[in-house]
Amino acid sequence: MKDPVQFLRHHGLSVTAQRLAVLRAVSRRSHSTAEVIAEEVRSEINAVSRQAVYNALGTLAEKGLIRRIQPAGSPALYEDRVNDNHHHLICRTCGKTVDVDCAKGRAPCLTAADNAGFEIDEAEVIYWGTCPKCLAKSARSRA
Amino acid sequence: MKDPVQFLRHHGLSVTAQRLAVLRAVSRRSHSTAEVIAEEVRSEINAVSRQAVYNALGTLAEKGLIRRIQPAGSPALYEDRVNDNHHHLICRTCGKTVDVDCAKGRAPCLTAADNAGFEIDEAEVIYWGTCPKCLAKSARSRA
DNA sequence: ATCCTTTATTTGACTGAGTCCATAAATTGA
DNA sequence: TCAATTTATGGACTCAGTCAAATAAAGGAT
Repeated sequence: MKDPVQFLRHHGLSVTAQRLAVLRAVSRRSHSTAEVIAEEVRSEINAVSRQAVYNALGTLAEKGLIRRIQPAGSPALYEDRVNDNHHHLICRTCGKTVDVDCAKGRAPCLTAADNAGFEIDEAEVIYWGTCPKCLAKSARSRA
Repeated sequence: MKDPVQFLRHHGLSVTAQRLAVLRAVSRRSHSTAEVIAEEVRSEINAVSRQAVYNALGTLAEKGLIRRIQPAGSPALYEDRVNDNHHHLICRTCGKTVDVDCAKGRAPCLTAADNAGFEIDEAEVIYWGTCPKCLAKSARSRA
């Protein structure tokens, strides 16, 4: 099921140039916004509408081929690493986003101390901090 | 330092009717949006501008008197429970948000498997799921 | 290969949440 | 009490994303 064409068919979705290009764009530039992906797609196929990009990102995320993350204060980001319970580390200064594996292995992340009767299906973890580059920069400016 | 007036003074902030009312509104209705808080404030003091509400929420959050959370697909929410490393459980269906204590006690939440050279200052955890009410509703409609 | 139905894409208007900026008002501290 | 500073107001504006109607492309049956 790694072939995107198969994947789309398998989910009853038509195979379109836009969807395939969006998929490739997400793989090429992980953690980028719809806007960036749209540009990337345009450099590959001649043109896409913004709406088509949003549609593609939306349905692909829904079907589980890509993942959408929506960090505070940033437009949504998309990545193709999926189904592996990993988390993100985001720089407060420059927004740089990197993957981190789940600290606790499999999926005990899903465990909350008290679930308040909720049925929990995902634990989203975002680590906020400062990336090495921005750390260096601020050290320099403080000197 | 529990008196908000003292708190504001202590941080070199002027004590204004708007700020105090915003503070009270956040305490009264935890996990509400700027919009809801603005209405709440208006019911107390006669009028506030949207901007004043955003300003107050912003500076109060910055000084650590309130906390801002920004869940995916929702406007920012504010709460007055602060400095206790708790997390949130959000219903995907109705958006209901409840507090959960950190599963691991103190603050080991701050530990990522690999920090990639970042200096981490916060681990934000959001548990996504379905609240009891929405679970019941969907069980009924499936019957 | 062609036609027909379904599914996607385009275009352009529109919304919600939040910010910017210049002016007016309130707060502070001398 | 008065100037200096800090906030608040009002209104325009931006950004990210959605809606909806019309058009075009895919997929299936013939």
